[in-house]
This record gives sequence, structure tokens and C-alpha cells, in this order.
Amino acid sequence: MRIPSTSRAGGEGKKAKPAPCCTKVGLKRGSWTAEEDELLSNYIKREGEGRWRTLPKKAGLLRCGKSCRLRWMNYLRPSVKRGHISADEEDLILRLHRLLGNRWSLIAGRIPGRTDNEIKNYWNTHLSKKLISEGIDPKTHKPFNPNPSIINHSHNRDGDGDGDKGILDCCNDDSLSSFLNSLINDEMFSSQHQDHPAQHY
DNA sequence: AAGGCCTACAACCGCATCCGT
DNA sequence: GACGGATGCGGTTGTAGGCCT
Repeated sequence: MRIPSTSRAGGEGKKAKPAPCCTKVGLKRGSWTAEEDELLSNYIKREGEGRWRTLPKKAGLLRCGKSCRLRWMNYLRPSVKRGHISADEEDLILRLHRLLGNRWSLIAGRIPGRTDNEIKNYWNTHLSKKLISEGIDPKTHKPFNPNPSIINHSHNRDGDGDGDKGILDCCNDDSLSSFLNSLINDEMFSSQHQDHPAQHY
């Protein structure tokens, strides 16, 4: 929404802890430039994803492999859908988070075009606050106040009615667990075959 | 108009897990 | 089975830009 990361100045100012990869002498940190993005994109289009450790050197980048992978996965991949998260997507995130907890990659796997980082950020900046403001613990998706008399009200997320109640009422415990299992199994299958084709080589 | 505060998000870090040897 | 390297994941942080006073 805000700014293309390439325009961000700085970012190098992380804490000066010893870090295993990016603190190697000569490796760059912080925001990516347009030139770096292009180098990375071109290389991956040519050679494919993976081998992140050696990729930067081959691509002519002064970055660590982790940084390259993150940049590609969260920003440069053609399948990444950037921009506003729709109400449907938000609803889905809420449901999936209730089922899966903070397993952002699993959640992202169910939402085409969205990355785990994006969903995590959206959750932390929007949805958790929203739930808190409604008196719902974002970790448990249960009301802070255990008084049952307020539960139904608290489920009505923004008071504008339609479709909202489904988010927290959609599953009883039995269907919840079976849905969770199928969800995870399905995700494991799809991640092996589609979502992360270059996961291991 | 200026300064401080808040929000959003890209990027980094460390740990967990996977996989080959 | 043990070990080591590579990759993936989730938590956290830094900072640009917007908002408020």
C-alpha cells in the first residue's frame, strides 16, 4: 500500500547482533534497489528458484541467500498479488487463523497470491487489533470475558451484519478438527506439487 | 507550518526442519 | 543413526509516510 520498498532509504539500522549470514563482509543489507530486483528476477527467470545459498553470487548480487529468497517470495514473484486485502480474503484469514493459529505459511497457502509475510503483517496491524477491539482474544479467538452472555455479541465483528457471524460460528469442535486435518493434508500435498516447486532439490 | 505520534510493511534474525552424505 | 548444510518459518524491528495537534 504504502511505498515500494525500493524507495525506502535506510533499513540497515538493525540491531548490531552477530548474524550468521548477512553480516559477512561486503554483503548488503536493508532495502532492495530496482537494479537488485532486476538482477534477482532475471536470474530466477533464467535459472529457476532454489539454491539460494549460491544464487546471489551467480546473479551478481551482494546479498545473502536468505535475503534473496525473502525478496523473491514476498515481492518479486509474478504470482504475488499485491494491494488491498478484500473482505473475502480477510474473512478467510480469520477462519484459517482460528483453525491453524500463527501458521502463516499454511494460511498463505490457502489464499492465492498472498504471502505469509503479508498475511502476518496484515494480521498484526489490522486483524488482531480488530478482534481486541471487539473483546476477542486474537490468539484463542475467544472472548476475553468468559461470560457466555456476551459471546454472541462479540462474534458480531463490526456490527454491519451480513456474513460476519460465520467466522467464529462456522465450526463446532468435531468439524473443526476434521477440517483442520484435511486442510493440513491438502496443504502438504499442494505445497509439494504447486506452491513451492523448488522447495528442495 | 512544524513537530511529534502512529501505522503499515519490508526486511532481518534465530530457530526448526528437511535432506543428503 | 549422526552430522552438517540448506531452506523454511514465525517473531520482531526499523523506518517512511500519514495523521493529529
